[in-house]
Amino acid sequence: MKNKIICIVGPTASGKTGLAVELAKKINAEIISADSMQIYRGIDIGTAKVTKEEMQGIKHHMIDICDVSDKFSVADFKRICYDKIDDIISRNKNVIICGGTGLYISAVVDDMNFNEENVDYEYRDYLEKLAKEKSNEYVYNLLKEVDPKSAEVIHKNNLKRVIRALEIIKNSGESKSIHMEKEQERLKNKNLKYDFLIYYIDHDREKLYERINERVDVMVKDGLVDEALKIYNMNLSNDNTCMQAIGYKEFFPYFKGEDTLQNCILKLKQETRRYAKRQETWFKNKLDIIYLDGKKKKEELVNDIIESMNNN
RNA sequence: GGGUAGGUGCCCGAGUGGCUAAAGGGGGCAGACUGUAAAUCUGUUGGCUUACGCCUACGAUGGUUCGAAUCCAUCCCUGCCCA
Repeated sequence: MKNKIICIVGPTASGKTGLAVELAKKINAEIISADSMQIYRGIDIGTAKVTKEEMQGIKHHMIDICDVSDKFSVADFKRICYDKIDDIISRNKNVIICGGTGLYISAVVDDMNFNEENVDYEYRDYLEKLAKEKSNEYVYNLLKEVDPKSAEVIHKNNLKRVIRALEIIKNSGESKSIHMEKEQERLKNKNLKYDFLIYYIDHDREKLYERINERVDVMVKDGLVDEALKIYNMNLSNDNTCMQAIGYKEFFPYFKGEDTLQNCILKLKQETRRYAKRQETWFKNKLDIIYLDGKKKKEELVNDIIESMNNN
């Protein structure tokens, strides 16, 4: 019988962290974070990273494993994550994967196939410059020539994806569309090492937005602005991952004297709400999830999960 | 009190007689997603209807006109300037 691995997912501020810890205590588990930003050291408040106290002695993995200037990607995540899972299981403990980064969850749960030859940051830079000099459409047309099938599915304005598709075909000789077809095929008869049970914490939209707004206020009280200022003063270039994190760049206009703190906080709340919506779309449409009623207390949800684990 | 610029859809804002349910932007809503994913991108956005279409809408009222957000009159409101 395969080991069951619990995944706790949901939009930001839905209560994943607390629930995971509560469950871990009950089922003797360790937690693997599936969060693209909590990977980085130095961005804590804004990423709502678990604190020592919140961990309550439960071992957490995949947190603070990179410097803010390090490059990290889904492929890295998936690889390390599987190592961690194997390790934890070998020690006869349960695994809980907890996080809000949809792609990371999918990578693990679908055992996505990444292959090293596929990346070429130089070529990426080159194409980016090309797009700037000529136009997005120009680069898109390059893709149309070498991989028309992918071009059909990728919007011409989505430069990142257009470039990625070009990168794949240049470095592996195989088009992205073919790669994806193979993946689809593989997914159909996938035989995974583990059984993943994905629990989604569901809240009414209105309620969730309320929680988000409140949490941002708490973050600010806890010193978010100082943390953001630290990042601001590092003068990192925009292609550093933490520059994308919600909760930092939103304060830059304030630091530059271009906007009030009040407005920046409003903006931060808004960006967080939008992000939550995107997460919701991913989880509901891409994953086979089991709904958890966000209105219930943690303790009740823990029981719900344990009960459903035994039925699955 | 006098002068002047204006009042447009959830918000900002373009529009000076028919091609206007009204450019553009913001916001909202929905969606896509296999190597920076808290990123990136797309669609949609007055109401009713399956649709043809109908209704409501450019401060208010009345008028000119085959036809008005656009022209005229009066009124109300806002900004600025002079007293």
